[in-house]
Amino acid sequence: MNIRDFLTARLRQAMTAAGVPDDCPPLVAPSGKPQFGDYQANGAMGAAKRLRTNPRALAEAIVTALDLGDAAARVEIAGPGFVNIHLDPGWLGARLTEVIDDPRLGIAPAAPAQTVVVDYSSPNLAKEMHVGHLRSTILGDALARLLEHLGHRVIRQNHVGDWGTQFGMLIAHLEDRERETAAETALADLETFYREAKARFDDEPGFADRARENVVRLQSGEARCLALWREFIEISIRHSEAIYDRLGVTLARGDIRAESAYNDALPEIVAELRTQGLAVEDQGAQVVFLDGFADREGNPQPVIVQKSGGGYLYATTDLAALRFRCAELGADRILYFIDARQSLHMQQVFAVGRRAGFCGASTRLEHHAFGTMMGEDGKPFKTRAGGTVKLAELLDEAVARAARLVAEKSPDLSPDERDAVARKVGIGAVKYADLSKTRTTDYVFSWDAMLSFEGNTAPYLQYAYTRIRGILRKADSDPAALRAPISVDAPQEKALALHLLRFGEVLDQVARDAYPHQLSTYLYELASLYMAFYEGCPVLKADDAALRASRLRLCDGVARTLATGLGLLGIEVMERM
RNA sequence: GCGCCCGUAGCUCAGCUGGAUAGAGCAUCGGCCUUCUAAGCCGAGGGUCGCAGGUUCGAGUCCUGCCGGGCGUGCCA
Repeated sequence: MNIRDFLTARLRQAMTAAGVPDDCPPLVAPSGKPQFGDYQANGAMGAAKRLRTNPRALAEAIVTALDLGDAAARVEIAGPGFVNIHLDPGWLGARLTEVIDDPRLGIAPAAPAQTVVVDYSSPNLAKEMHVGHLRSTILGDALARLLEHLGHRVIRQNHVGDWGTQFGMLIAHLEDRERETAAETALADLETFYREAKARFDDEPGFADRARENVVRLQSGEARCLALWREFIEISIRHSEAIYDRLGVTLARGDIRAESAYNDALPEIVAELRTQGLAVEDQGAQVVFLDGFADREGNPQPVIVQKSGGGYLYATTDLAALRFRCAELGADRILYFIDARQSLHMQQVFAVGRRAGFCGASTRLEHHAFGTMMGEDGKPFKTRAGGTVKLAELLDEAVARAARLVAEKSPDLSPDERDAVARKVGIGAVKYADLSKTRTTDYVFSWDAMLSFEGNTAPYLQYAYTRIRGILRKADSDPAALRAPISVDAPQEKALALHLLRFGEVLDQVARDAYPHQLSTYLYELASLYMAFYEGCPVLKADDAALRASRLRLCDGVARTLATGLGLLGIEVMERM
């Protein structure tokens, strides 16, 4: 149990004893400033208002009834009724010792464990992955790792776009190009290939017709067309797998459940919606009307599940996917990491899915939207030809810049080690730039922001880790084997202890709200506190053996928390840099 | 028109669900490497939290109305 929960429980008891109703929360929070104690409880003031009594007097009554055992050195009342709790250093050290002795750092497996489907990355296979795919991929991967770490059963779903009218065009172009060269060669640069195909589609007589015919052939399962399509898809998937591999994203081949996988289910979905009376024909299309949605003219806003020509839309595919995830995968919770522009679409899919019974009331459906990508000028990032930055190019640049820095700062490392460090630093910086920002804000793409290596960046956290590892290497004693009690007498030690003991609380928060930046903020603060400790508290040169052992264990705890936390964000650490 | 997101230091962003004197990084200026890695540390300057009301002991945070930006709003995904 974390400190906050412990204090909340005890405060709650004391408040009950003081006659405060159960629905008045104790409001326990870490107090930012030492003069206000380590934790503060702000519930007395709200409760006093409810009871129409004097807040300071009520705070007095609560504190009198409060039993914190040996946890608190002293409890003070300040201002209009703040209860400031100064924790006992010995108690704090003992709690920290328990956490550091635990291989899982005090993180108990979730009970009950849930089955959680995480939908993320989901690139369009018609094109190469660009920087716009970064957020979904990285955010989703962090949540998948985190939920798994907390003991949930996580099912990753990469809902790749491999179906639709544009593939008719691509297949026609591939068919022609294959007469000249192997598919691998023709598709070495997917972006160029797409542009060529699009140009022919727009300009070349007859080509657009061939493209449209291909779509029909594909949907009817014609062998030749299907073979070309499979060839294209396979090569495109290998492109994205190469990106995942470089990024250290945990998505595997088996996590792909493409749009085409739901193709056969689409007629059933529409039929089922019609049977239930949810889908009706309107202007030749099959649509579902929902309350609370209005179009431009203020008319009821329908969800179109089948076009007037008979074709299906992505709402239909998403409904099929929703049904599959609930019925077949047994999801208790489904997290979608998709651009905020699709918020309305997701709401509609969720609403139709609920009403149709594709998904039971006990399953939580969560669209974790993120901001749209903007250019450095603050205007929407242009997607015109040549306007996008390929993800592969960004990663190349990140690693190249990191390599130059490593060569300059750490010439003593072996070439192999330098390469490894450059890779971890470069990739880590790119991922951290994304994960350290609030998910919902618009995303400004900037080379400088992405490739910064100082301040609140991944390299700062990685550097803190290597500094600790350097000490632990020289200590020539395994900190885990030391059974020394941890003392938190120095202010830097105490600050570190308080922060380390909040780790589990932060993980729970991120698991609930899907805001990984809360974890990166926590880790940055931890690293900062460690840097201050490092400057002010000698470890190997500590005054006596007990203090040395205590600080070594503290170092070990910080190192493991940093490595675990960064690992959950998908960022690697290293022994030296 | 309606809906969603956003507006905090010159720039990029935090702000723990309403708490005490709004915090970091970058940039600028000034210090700190014969002592565990200077990708670091310490310090300084820099703010009408878009504007105006309201709710209350207390508002960057909640409510209303404006201003400004982004996105979405029936047959692409």
